[in-house]
Amino acid sequence: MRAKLARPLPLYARAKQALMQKLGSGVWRAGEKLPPEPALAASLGVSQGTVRRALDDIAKANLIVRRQGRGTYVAEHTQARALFHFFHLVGDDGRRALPGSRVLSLKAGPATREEASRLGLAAAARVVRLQRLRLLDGAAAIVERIVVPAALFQGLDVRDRADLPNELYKLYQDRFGVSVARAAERLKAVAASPEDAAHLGLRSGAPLLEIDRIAFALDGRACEWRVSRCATHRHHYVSEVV
Amino acid sequence: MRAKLARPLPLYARAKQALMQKLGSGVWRAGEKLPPEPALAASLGVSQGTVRRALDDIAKANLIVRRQGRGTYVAEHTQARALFHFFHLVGDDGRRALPGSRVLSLKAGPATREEASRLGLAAAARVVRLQRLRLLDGAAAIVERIVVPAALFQGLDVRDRADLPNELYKLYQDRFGVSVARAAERLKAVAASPEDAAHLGLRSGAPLLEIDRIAFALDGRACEWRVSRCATHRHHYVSEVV
DNA sequence: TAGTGGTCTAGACCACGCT
DNA sequence: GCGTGGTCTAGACCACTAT
Repeated sequence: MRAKLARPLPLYARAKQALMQKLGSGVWRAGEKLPPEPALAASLGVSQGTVRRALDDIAKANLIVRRQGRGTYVAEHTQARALFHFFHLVGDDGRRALPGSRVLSLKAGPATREEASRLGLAAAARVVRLQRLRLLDGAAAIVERIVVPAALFQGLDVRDRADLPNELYKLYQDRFGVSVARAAERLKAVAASPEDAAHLGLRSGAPLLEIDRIAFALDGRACEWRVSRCATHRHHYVSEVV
Repeated sequence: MRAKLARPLPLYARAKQALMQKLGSGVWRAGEKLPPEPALAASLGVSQGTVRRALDDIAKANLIVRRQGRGTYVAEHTQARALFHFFHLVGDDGRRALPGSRVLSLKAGPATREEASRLGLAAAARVVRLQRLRLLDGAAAIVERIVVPAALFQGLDVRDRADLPNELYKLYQDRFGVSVARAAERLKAVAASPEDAAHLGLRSGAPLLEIDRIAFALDGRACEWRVSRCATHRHHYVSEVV
């Protein structure tokens, strides 16, 4: 019996891959303008309609922004994007507010087995670990534990703690050239540990929403593991189902 | 100063609305084949490319299924759809399993103020309430409280409890002509009430993941309010972030 | 072989933003 | 006015399904 032949990807899919490759390799940087559609079409050897389909795909993933009359731009990790795409906690009254941050600890070390596994690293790889306390409406609400590969973020561990911005993804993009493209989250309800409880002003054992997130860069590699334990008395996590 | 003129919707958006209207009004029923693209284009007075764009939009929302060589079909609430689109709890080992169900109570009554508000009903409207216990891998794992407008589901409250299928959305679609098109979920961590704890075999106060869902029918009206309290020792809720 | 959706092209015209 | 992306059309060809 003959094996089924793998059909080649359609042109628009290959055009998309080529454009994604350029985005990931830094040919076009965050905020920069891409060439107009006819130029892209010519350089890729396809029609404008085909390159348009590829661009529409990429725009749907929020990696580029298209504006009629102006052009196509590489998406930036702005506050608005963080708020609406990467931060899903909303006040029970419907208000959204980006939390403030207070760094608790920041240092590098060898990856544990679990960290290496979750980030897709070699066993001996080094990682940088960050712990933060985050405030919603002025009150401590989230304890956050963040682990990133040291190789991608050279020098992150020696930054002054007060120097770390609230929105890390903008820092990753601007200072280290790592653009977070998407993330996968797993949620559980857990009991607050004594340390969680102390940070959040709750009793030990109080229910917390644990958000376990792996963030992926443009090239598809995992670039951050983040576990956030959230007090959800006055806030909730929103999710759309289709 | 002159008011800004509202621009008309593009043709493909109006075509989409017309097609959605036909889907919602039951002109085409679940599982049935739609007319071929050229026929739809002619009946809507647009080109095939335009009707195609509308159909692609609708297919992306999982309301129709397009199959090359066969045609376009109205989506059904199959087990696979329930599992991958409307049930986000996954075993920590990655396995997905649809939970079994045991009905605890089923009866009709006037809506509370909160129920009327969440479902968009008049204050005096009647609702049907259902409580279920759901099993994951054979163990009680979810306590579920469901409220639906009685007007949409005539006679649901007099069904035999054992007659209620595990997958309610298929029942809604097949017996009542109500197709759930999308849903909005809010998640919180809560402490198990004594009743929750008794049903789930946990201690009172144990952390539970509360999923509060409003489901919307094809016409956009709320058709179900469901609150699920889940034990997440061996399972987690998955969410994709872009 | 006929019918269907999927891909790809070429080109016209429109709406928007800038200068 | 010019350059840009957005809409819409017409038509060619391909791939899959059923008969």
